[in-house]
Amino acid sequence: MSHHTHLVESVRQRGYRMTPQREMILDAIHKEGHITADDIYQRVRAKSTAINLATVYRTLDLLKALAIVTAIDTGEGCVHYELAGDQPHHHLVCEACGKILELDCDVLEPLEKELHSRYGFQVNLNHLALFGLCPKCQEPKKESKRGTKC
Amino acid sequence: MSHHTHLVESVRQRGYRMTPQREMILDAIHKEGHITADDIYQRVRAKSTAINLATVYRTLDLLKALAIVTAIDTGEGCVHYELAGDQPHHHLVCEACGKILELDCDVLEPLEKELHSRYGFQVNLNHLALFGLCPKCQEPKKESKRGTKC
DNA sequence: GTGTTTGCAAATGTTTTGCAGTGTC
DNA sequence: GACACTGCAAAACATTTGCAAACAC
Repeated sequence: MSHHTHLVESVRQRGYRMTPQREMILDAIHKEGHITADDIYQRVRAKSTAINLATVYRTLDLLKALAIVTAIDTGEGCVHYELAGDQPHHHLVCEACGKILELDCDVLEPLEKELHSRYGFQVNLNHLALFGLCPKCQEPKKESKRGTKC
Repeated sequence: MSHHTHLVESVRQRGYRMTPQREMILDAIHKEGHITADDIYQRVRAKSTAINLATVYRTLDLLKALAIVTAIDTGEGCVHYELAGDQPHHHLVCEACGKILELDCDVLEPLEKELHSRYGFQVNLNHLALFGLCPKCQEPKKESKRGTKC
């Protein structure tokens, strides 16, 4: 039994059809945490050939519109997706090793308030990505090369 | 007389050649503040046909490597560039109207320290982009449609 | 004159779209 | 059985690259 039954139901209850593709896509996102469109495609494809990259993108658009998943632009040239149901949190992306750490939203609360009181700006910090160096990569070392972007 | 003479000299002094293209590109960035590659291309093209988009990208790569310009990923699908000579600062990108506000780096200092003490993460906040709603757009209104991406 | 830089055109990688066929409800 | 959804192939974008011609030094 899958652990994302409520997500499947949520899609159906809002009048959209539940297809094997959509279910596999939801499953992949659920299992992976944060994942790119192409990673979803690869993962689903390993189980079934009945999947197409265009379908992945279209499904992600739908799930975004339904607020079931959230898009995270990590600045790598491809977008990561994750379930929006999780409490809002943020990402620390290591520029050297690509590792993604998560941090809790309370860390950013003071900033949120400051931006509003000082600039009147209502910042949307949900699922933010910040860049830098993780503890392991903080010794100076050679440039990280990027082969395939994602 | 151009106001970016020192930038031109900076390129030359480091052993790179100063071409009309490079000068026009520097001029465009200097005048515009933050600008995309294609905007640079359009702007320069208005004055002279002796410019090519590939040249713009190659020049931007060079200027980045020389730390003369900085890339800002605003999450729109295209990268913005600006002079790095300005003191490091950040951007508040309005998700509704696309307007970009600037904010000073001291606003983010407490966060920087917190991320390091709590997670050991050395965050790189230079020229960060944050998203949300500017004061004017904070009344609930219709979705902002995107025609061409940039 | 030499080697850097340019233009052109074609390739790249991610994402989007048109359309005919398929399958969920 | 209707209409939402899929696959396919092609388009759309931003960006990169190979190569021969051009020009800064």
